[in-house]
Amino acid sequence: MGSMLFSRLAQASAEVGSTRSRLAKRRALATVIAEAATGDPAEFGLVVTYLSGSLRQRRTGVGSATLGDLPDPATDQTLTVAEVDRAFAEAAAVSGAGSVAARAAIVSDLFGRATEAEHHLLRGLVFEEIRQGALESLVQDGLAEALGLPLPTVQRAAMLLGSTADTAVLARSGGTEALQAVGLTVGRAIQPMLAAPAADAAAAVGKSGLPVVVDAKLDGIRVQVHRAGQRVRIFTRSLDEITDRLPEIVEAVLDLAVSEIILDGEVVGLDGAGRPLPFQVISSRTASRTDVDAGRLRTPLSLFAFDLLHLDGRDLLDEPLHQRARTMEQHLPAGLIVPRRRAETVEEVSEIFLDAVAQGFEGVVVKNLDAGYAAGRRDAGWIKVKPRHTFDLAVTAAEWGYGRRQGWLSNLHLAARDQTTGELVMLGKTFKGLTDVMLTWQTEQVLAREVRRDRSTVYIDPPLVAEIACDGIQRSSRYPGGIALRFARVLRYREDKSPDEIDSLATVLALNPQPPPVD
DNA sequence: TTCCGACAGTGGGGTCGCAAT
DNA sequence: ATTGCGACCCCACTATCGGAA
Repeated sequence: MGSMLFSRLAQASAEVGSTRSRLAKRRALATVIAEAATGDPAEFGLVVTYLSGSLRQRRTGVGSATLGDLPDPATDQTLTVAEVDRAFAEAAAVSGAGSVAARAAIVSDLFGRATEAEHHLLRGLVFEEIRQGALESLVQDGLAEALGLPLPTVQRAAMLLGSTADTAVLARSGGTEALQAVGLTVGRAIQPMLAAPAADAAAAVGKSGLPVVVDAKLDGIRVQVHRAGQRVRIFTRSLDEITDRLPEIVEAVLDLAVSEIILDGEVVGLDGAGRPLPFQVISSRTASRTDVDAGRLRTPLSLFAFDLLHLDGRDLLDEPLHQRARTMEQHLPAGLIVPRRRAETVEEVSEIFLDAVAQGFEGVVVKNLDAGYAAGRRDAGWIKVKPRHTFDLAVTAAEWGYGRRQGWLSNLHLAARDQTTGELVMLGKTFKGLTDVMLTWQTEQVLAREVRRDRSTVYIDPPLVAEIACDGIQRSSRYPGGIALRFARVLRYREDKSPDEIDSLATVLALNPQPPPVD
């Protein structure tokens, strides 16, 4: 059982990236996974992790600065997969004074032993940007093919284990039977179900079908809460554990008259009047690992559950939502459940949406009552609908894109006009909403208006005018106006409008929403 | 000694192109 | 025609280290 050379992975990754055919990608992935399956068992999980575009370590302390000054690539292929993992494990382990230099030495040694192709993959793994056109989902396809397993079995096991690599290791040792035996375990996070977007209530219902429940969409942090006896664990959307940062949620769940439970929900903070706090405040709390007690006093957070996955020995994953919802209502106080209404028609959904927005909620999530919990997939079972705000803004500069946008000016600088001074005030950037045709057009237009440039950016005068959509505004220390657009995207260019006709800073500021009361 | 900038790593996210179905 | 996936990058925030004040 030999070690797998890291160069084999680099070659496989390049092969996967060289074709657009998903079937060919799957084939290439399956081939290398099958090879790895005959090798060192300890390396097998690593191979799958790396093919999925990630390192095993969640934090390594290695980033762009650490990769700034690297030795020339090696010519010999000697590096093994296990050695790469060892290097990043060492880098992750160092801390305290001198750690920057120590990490740099480890990284320098690693890259000094890697060939040019391996450099490419190593960088990709560090930045989680391997750009081979395949990530975890395609790797699951490849894994199923390599080991002759049914794909749905692989997908479900990966969802329940919260890990494709763990699934691979289990599949290798125990085959289909072992994967089928994987169940929900209280205390082990599963991939959360995600919502697909829709433009409005009608579009949402078109995807979800009827009848539905319509949940208020709370603008906080998604959590999965597990309780086994007196032990509670809280996980984020990416399955990071944040239990220690949310003692008040732990207590609330311990107060429930149950012994085992898994809840899915959103954590938000409420002000004195019961209105949700701004996302930035909630985010600050959940990101803080120090001074949790002080933070808790200043900004107490609350759980609003919207799904029940397990209760006292009973898995509810595959039961329809109406069943999960009813069971949840029976065991949770109303104050712990997300604001939710049932709807039978599109008109009702539309009404609830407008209502939610009027109350200041972020929007709604429309959920098919018969759907199971489709974890780890962006399933049509849940559809989110949010209001869209639009402004006509100035495009004052554009940054060169990379990857498939190489050669195009892609990321746009956006500005509104200060109504008192007449100056343009930058409010953020966006690269979203651009078709290839628009990218081509804007690259020509920006270059034709160029007044200066630096390494990444071309600045223009006069500015272009574009209609921009966003979800709202947020406080910003980065931009001179003190605000930044949230989730900005381009709808279209306004060749019919001159830069004098763009929206004012005051107009954008008027968006500032009143948070809704929650009960 | 304290302060502050740079870096790394979290959280939140929308829309496009394309292959496969 | 529809669907799923990956790519494209944004914003704010906290924690940490190392050098400046």
